[in-house]
Amino acid sequence: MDAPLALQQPVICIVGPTATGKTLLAQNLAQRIDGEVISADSMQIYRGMDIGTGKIPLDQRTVPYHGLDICDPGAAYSAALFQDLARRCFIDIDARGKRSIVCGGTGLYVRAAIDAYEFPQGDQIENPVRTTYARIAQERGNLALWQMLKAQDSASAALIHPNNTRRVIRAFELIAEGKCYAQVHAGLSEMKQVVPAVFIGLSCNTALLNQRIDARVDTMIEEGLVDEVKGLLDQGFRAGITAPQAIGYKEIVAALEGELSLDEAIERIKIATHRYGKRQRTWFRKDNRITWLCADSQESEQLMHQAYAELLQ
RNA sequence: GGCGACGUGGCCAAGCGGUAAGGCAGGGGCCUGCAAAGCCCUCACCCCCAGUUCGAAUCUGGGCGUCGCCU
Repeated sequence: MDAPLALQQPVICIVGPTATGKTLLAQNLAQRIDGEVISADSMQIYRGMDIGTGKIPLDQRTVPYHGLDICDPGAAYSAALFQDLARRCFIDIDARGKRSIVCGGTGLYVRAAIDAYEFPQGDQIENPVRTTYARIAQERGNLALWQMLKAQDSASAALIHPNNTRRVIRAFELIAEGKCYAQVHAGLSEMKQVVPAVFIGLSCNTALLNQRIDARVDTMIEEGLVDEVKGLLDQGFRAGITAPQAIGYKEIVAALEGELSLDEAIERIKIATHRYGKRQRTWFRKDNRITWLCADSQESEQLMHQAYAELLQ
């Protein structure tokens, strides 16, 4: 899985925070250079989660898309599965003489697709180890669980904050597979790219971006986000482990259950999205392979020409 | 006009003489199979002025402002 992928043409990755116009740019670019879009978005993966994830509507898609609507919200998905999907797309699209354009805000997914991210084989998201240790954390507390890890694998424990229970549990999962979190982690200091790719990042002034996010959330509500969520609930949405955590969905569920007013829910969606954007900025900022374009003006045409110019260099 | 209450960071809010809790928002950062998740770090000199005091956000006087009630 670590072997470099030989492609005729490098993959183009369009990344950046939410609401900067990645989707439109990707499609415009794909149209112009005979490309296909691979969405690297952990939530657009799910069927039926359309409005709240900002998924491009079916009737507006002018190029082939991959990575959308491939999983039911009640089922589990993971970065490992996405890696596999993306790599297969790259090979297939390239073989047909077309261009792969990765478009997405989920930094982990983009890196899993392009870089040497080694995930153990198999689909074991809801494995028994995870369940067991999650219960221990709940019953005895974060610190107690972390101390258990420290006793078994002090090197890994040293790298993980005691409150970061997710990571602590992951370390136990690796132990169960005969691996060591610290050891895996040590091999990650530099980015090892295994897929030829160029990176375009869309950036936007924070205050402006947050304003844009707020407007976008209001639009989602107008477009029927609440009904979308109601429909999902009828289909067993709650059974999912990832999908129900999506911004815009968990808040509406809370409102439908009477825990919040709709206005409060909307406000929370806006705030959560601002914070999400901040985390995305932090994630992509440190990747110096990215060429950043200013997306303040959201003129997609203009952005595309800039991106195109960048790519020709 | 009278009476009463209040005035602490962007918001909410503790403190009631000993050198500014906490929450939210904001900012910075981490991240190798749940990632739109999870986690860490960070942010004030207390409306203004004059006093009392070794020392005041905390007490006194005045000013300004806000809110409530009354005429």
